[in-house]
Amino acid sequence: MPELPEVEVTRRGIAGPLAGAKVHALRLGKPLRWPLGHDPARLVGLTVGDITRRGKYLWLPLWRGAAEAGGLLLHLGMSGSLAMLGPGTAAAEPGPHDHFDLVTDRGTLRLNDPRRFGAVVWSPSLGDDPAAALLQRLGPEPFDPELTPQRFHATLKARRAPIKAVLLAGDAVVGAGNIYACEALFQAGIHPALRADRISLPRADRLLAAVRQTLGRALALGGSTLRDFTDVHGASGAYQAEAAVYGREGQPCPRCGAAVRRRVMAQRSTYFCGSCQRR
DNA sequence: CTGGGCTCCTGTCAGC
DNA sequence: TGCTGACAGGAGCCCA
Repeated sequence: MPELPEVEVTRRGIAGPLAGAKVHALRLGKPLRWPLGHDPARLVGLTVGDITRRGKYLWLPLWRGAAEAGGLLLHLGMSGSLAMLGPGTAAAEPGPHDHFDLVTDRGTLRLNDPRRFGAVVWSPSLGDDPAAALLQRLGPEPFDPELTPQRFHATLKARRAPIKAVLLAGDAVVGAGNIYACEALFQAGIHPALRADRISLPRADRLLAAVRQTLGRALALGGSTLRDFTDVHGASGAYQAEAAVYGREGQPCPRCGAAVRRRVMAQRSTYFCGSCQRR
């Protein structure tokens, strides 16, 4: 479900309400992707710090007084979403897909994740495992000014896989999942099956700009809601209505009118215009 | 090392 | 109506 825009929308929704919140309890439902790796009781009394994002991961630092005691690394997987409940009203009973509650004096942070590909993992710090090991493999953030077209192009030059697969792998730039990878490739006029190392510097420049434009636009629209993504207040995203190709097999390409095609690449449905997007 | 395929899990929807 | 298969926003892991 959630790609970078959805995760960032989520972060912005919870960061304010949770800043300085004191942990009262932690409740776990069914197992998620990995075990928490810590005794939930040991989190009681800790204070939530400044929530940050890296790729599609969220980091909730937890402080004991003036010292960072560790934190929780969260991933929403394919079907996860976070909601803030209360604190005025008593938090509703967790439903069958509510697998994590962080109960604080400012309300309850609740993770709903039907498919349970998401994760909540304790880590002593961002620099220690398991967080460090998980974040280590991530490429640069899309809006990092140090990610220049030259650097982006150099990463692509080292990869022989199709550009669509390389975007999904996230080592040239993080944040684009299946929707935004399709959309960015369309906007850049690049065929998804083109080998990454065959992309020229000018085209890499255009692709990086397209990734940034696509992610930025989606963020401004509150993300995409295909079936069930909502922000922490339950509001849907609006980007999906602007998608040029994603989910639009058979419909006319907005640029040339040819039918949008769908093809499975890297185990994912890939939507593209066969005449606008060149190899 | 790389690329490609598999896998985790549940829900929904189209088609028969 | 009920069953079956395809498919869904991710990404770590394993193998060739």
